[in-house]
Amino acid sequence: MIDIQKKTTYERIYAIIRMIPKGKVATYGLIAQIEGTCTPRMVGYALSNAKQELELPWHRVINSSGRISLKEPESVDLQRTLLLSEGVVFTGDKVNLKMFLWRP
DNA sequence: CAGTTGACAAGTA
DNA sequence: TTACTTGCCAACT
Repeated sequence: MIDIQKKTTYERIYAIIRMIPKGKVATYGLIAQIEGTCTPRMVGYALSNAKQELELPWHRVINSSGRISLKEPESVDLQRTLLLSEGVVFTGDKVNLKMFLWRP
């Protein structure tokens, strides 16, 4: 049973991100489509405001090109490491979305 | 109430 | 292939 009667748009986005299964990734656009009322940008904005206490699997969210969208190289490397530990394979700097994109 | 601040995506050259 | 442009909108000061 899933109640999507959250307070804010951001919280709905967080709830969707928590649904992403281990070993899969989701794009910002996909999350926006699932949420239904927001744009891909809102997803990124929501994550940037997200706090670590929420325990979000933020590393499973990447952009539509299959690349990590963070700006700081250290964070990018961390995200890639986390995904690799879950079995997501990188081809160069890109993830093969054909194989690892989460299909709800 | 107004200004600021952001993890995007699609199109163009 | 990369670099640049435009459209998009909530939450926080």
